[in-house]
Amino acid sequence: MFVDVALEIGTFVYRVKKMANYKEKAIIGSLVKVPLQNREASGWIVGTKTKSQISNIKNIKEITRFSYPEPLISNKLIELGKWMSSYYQSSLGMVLNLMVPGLGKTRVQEFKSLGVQEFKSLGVQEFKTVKLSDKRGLPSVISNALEKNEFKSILLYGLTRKHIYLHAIEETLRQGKSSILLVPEIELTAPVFSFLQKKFGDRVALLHSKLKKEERWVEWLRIKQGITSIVVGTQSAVFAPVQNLGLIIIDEEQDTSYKSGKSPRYFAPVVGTMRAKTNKCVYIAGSRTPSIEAFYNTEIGKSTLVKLVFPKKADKKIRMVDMRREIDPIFSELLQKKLKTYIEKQEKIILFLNRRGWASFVICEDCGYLPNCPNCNIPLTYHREEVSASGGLKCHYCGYKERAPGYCPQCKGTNLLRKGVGTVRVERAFLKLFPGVRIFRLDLDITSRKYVNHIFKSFADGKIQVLLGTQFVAKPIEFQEVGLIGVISADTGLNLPDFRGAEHTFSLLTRLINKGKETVLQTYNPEHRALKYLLSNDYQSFYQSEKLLRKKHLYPPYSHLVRILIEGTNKTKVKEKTYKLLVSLKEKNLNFLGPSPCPIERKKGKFRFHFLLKAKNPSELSLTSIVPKETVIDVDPVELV
DNA sequence: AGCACGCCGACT
DNA sequence: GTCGGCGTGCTC
Repeated sequence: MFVDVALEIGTFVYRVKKMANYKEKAIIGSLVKVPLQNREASGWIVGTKTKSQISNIKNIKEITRFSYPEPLISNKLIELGKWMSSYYQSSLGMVLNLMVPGLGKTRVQEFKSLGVQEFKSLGVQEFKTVKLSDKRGLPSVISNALEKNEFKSILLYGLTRKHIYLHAIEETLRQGKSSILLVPEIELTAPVFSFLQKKFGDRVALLHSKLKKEERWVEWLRIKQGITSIVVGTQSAVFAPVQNLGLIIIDEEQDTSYKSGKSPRYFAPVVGTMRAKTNKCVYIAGSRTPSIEAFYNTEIGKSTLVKLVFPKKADKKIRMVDMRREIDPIFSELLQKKLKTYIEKQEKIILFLNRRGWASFVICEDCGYLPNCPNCNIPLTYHREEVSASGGLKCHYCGYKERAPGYCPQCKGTNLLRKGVGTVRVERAFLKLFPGVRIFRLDLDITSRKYVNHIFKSFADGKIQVLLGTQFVAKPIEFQEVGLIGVISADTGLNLPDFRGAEHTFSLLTRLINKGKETVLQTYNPEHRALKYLLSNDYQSFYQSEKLLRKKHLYPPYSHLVRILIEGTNKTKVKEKTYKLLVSLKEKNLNFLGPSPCPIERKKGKFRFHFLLKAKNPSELSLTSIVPKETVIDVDPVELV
């Protein structure tokens, strides 16, 4: 008998002996060891072959052994894997390795096989009988969808989504099917898990990468054997091997942590949608600030919008401060006043600085003018050493360059600012104004995850009154009783060379504002649509304005971007490679931007160049054949640095 | 991922 | 002449 075996480097044919334990066809999805040249490799049986389908029968080697006594991956997941392999331009073997935990790329260890009996001996309880409530909690679109065996994509847009998820999971369970619920952060899995456990007991499983190897494997097997039918997890739980899948929910659908940082660089909401399609089941994405792509899909009928009623929060005050009229570049008069009040009231304060260290940009302190690339509509990045003595401005998408202006082209002023403010400077300035107040600085570079949780706890307990930080403070984690939110600068996110800068800023600040009673928002760009609509709490208008720009410049959702990254220690070699690639991309007649040095031109001692392709359908690109080895191909990139 | 093959520059 | 660095291609 002959089978296709998907390895990391490609899919090959092997011979398999008739085995007592394996019936024909029942071996698909099995993990096997095979000889490959002079070594041993691990792979997945993904199909069977007849003699007539094989041309070089005498060269075919035999499978060494089966690593696990039964198939680990279902046909449906293999089907999904095949789609991912072509969409993300990655080998099927690599894709399938994602689906089973504990498959490092170096060595695949032997797996402990556990049956239902063993689980019982581990103390796993029999199911409790779950008392189900009626369907009244569910919008009819969702309850109708759950009753049919059809694919349906729903965008749940609004703030209070938790009880809808609960009811949808309940309804799915009532029909004897399984659910998967994804949250963006590992920290969020625990509260969601215990919330569901209260209702569904041992039917709930938890799946994320911080579980101990053994725990994760046991949990995975419990799911696979149908012992649990509700899975809560992060990113990779989208592949949870549930039986009879009925519902996939992805909360905070726009969150970038759903994008995998290593190959295959999949985005869980895209994969989740595809999985729901192959399983003919319901997909629900939830968000207060959906990604532009997700909302667009509701407009073109690819998915159905379910809008939740927004609770009226009359006590949420947001004040925007125009920093062009302020004397102090860090603390405006209003923010100083508010800080004083809240410090005296002994209430908690969050100071937020949307800074990410890498990009230098130029902004006019007088009028807020910010140079933009004429081709790509992203802010230009400042480079001291390039173009002219006063430095140059560069676009990191297409490579466009211009001389850095000596004065502002808009207002003729000379106060061109070349960098944002850092957290250290803010901390110092704060302590000068309010000596002795317990402030803690939390930025990306100094923090491990455990440490962050510790700090959050001190903040919750009141040991720290002021939390100053970057992205961290805006995480979708709930803080209790925060009084004042001070946004030192709302601009930096808008000034990044990233076409999604406005979208991310809108989403992040929306979340941040919701954490406190009152917000002071400082900016040099008070007219920017992301801030204007933030103030009016109007996602949909923001969406409409963003959509127009995306259309004009053919960005997603009007195209798919594919990023090709070339890096190496030798600058000239990297340039040579880049040039070669440029030639072959031109030959192929592809629509691309670049080459351009990446916004982070050197990382870990490596020189980096990139291209951006705009494509209708990434699956049709087959880039692996024209791109040299070691090159990173990132389909639907999120980070473009 | 490894390994062979083949091309080119540097050196006994 | 030969040695070796490394770009390219292949693995059933």
